Amino acid sequence: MAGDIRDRQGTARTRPTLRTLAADTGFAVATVSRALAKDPKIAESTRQTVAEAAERLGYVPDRAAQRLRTGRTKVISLILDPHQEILGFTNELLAGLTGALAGTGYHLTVFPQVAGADSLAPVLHVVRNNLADGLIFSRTREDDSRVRFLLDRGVPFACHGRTTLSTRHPFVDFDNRDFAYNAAIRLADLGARSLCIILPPAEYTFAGHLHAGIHRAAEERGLSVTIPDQLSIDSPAEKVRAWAEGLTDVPDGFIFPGELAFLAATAGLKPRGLLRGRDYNAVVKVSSSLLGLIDPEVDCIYEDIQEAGRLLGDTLLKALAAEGGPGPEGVIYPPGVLSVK
Amino acid sequence: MAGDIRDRQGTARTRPTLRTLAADTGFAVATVSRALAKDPKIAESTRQTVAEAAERLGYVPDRAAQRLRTGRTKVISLILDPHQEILGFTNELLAGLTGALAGTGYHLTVFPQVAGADSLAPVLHVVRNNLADGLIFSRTREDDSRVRFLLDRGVPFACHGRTTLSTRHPFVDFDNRDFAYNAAIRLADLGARSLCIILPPAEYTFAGHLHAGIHRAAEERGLSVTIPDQLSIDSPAEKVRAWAEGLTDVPDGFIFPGELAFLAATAGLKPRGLLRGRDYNAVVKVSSSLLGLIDPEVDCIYEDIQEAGRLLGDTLLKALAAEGGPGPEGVIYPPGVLSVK
DNA sequence: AGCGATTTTTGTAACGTTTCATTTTACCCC
DNA sequence: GGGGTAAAATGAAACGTTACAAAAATCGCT
Repeated sequence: MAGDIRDRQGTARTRPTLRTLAADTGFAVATVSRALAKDPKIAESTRQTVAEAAERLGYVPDRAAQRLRTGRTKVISLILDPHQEILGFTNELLAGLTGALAGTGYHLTVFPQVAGADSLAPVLHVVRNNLADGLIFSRTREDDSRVRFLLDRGVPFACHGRTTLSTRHPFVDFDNRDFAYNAAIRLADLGARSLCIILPPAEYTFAGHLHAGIHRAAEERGLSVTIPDQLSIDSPAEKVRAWAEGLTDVPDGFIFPGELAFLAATAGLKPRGLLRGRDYNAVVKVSSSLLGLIDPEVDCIYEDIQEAGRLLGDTLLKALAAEGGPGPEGVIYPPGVLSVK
Repeated sequence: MAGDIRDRQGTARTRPTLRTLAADTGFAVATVSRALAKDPKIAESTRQTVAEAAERLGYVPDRAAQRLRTGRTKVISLILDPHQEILGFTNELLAGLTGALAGTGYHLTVFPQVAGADSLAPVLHVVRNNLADGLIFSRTREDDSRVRFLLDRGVPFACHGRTTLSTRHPFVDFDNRDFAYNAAIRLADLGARSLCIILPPAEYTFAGHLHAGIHRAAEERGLSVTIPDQLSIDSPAEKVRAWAEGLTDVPDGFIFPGELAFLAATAGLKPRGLLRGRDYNAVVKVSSSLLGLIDPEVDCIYEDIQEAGRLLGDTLLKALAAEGGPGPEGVIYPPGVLSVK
């Protein structure tokens, strides 16, 4: 019913295949196939004839047949973490990714990372069932079981964030060290002496990068740094707010690697009469123009998630093209300019 | 290498196929196939033997082969609008969708709706290339060309939002009329006399629903309603803010069908010394716990996007199962309870 | 005209599955 | 024991594509 394609008159018409083109042009199926693949061993004139016929008859190759024959799925699979420390993260990432993939013939399928479950599970599923030619995932850990597994199996991938594994592999990462360093310097310039930063959970590699950045600046400028334990950017907003409410020895410089952490902390500090700009300063890593609406004065550094998506797509495509040869370099992208929309 | 196939020797292990199972169990390939499909015409004992062998050898069916043979892709394709009037919309929708699809054997692929382009284009692409068994899309219009096209072709789909077409079709929609009505009543109870609502662009069906809801309440309570033209919830935040800044005869009751509109308007009103709770009241449709952080006092009504995703998935699955028979009813879901996370 | 060397084209065999039409086996009852 | 029937299992043919080996056509040159 659904796949029944009929033309205007209502006569049942089946979609054209290579056989249709072969009949139409008089060439053999094999010739048509190779002509469409732009095989240089096929005469230029033939290629043109075939291309014209394909166009005229509205031929589109059957992915299932190609996939069965070649073993290549022409699919890239994105493992999506429902956990969102960043507002609009998924949307932006997808926009970048689909942009990078447009016109390449690769499709994007999405697999969820179930909340509490093993992060390896969806990767395992995709690989074991041969559901994609390459994978993309985020929230990379220092010693990431997914990276290990995929390297071991020789399956192409690109991850968002770095590992500390010695084997080289494709990744795309925001320069969090640079962010933290510059944020701290800016706070120091504003007169801050004691800094505070909320970090991601320690197992994520970028926790270390943020840590390194802020300490580098602290050393240079002779600042103190406190890092609340029991608290991370993944903590529920309520917990962050409670922490801010109960905070003694309030620091005069905060670094928030995310809008939500900033908002939650502010929600805790404000009722105590503590005001940004007077009692403390803050630098926030943002990935949207949201804060500009709420508090236009707040110091922001922009992480372009859409760019991350684009880079992930490009990097994975390169890895897929490498085919045994040396894969692409990892990419570290710097803070960008926030384009207000 | 990932796709290392060396079946001649028998030494290099390739992934098991039906043939492997047939050889292992002693049954014919056809029998194994039907046993795995739980065909009751196959003896119970045989089914067990085959199932055991499949389990033991780690057999997983080849999707490409199934798809080629049956014509069914076992794929659902989501047309994703990069436009995000709602924060976290994509993430929530995907969470709901993947949840509904989990365990059904259906995969989810994502196709972008390029910003300015014809909204029919991606749908056309999916259908013409037979890339999915069913489609899901949002931002449904009163007279939606996608709905028309898919109905005409008999391709299963579920859309987020209703049309005004007479033909019955599957959809999932938030009860925006109910939202607007209750929001207006609540404002009236707080003493508001003149209401103002920012609507979506007129071509979207839910613009009419919001309109109907607020006017119903206005009639009951004898309130005035103004609707800014030249302005919609899709307008850039900057434009909304400018509008709020220049607003004369400031209404005493606002209805915002989205967090961003509220924040942008507030950003325009606050500098004028106009305060919510004193000079005006507001009811906001939210789909996250964001506002609770920024302004815990603000009156919110919750639209659960994840629930929408779940319902869209379920509805489409029903439509796919209907197979010629009458498809599922449309679903209108009410405002929900915001679970703070 | 004939021979070898290219250049083009082609037949055929898969890839792994499902399904139709048959064949084989098991069972029942006189 | 045999005829008939229901149950169970099977062989073969697709689905649309690519790739291999081999055939056919074309060409240059003696």
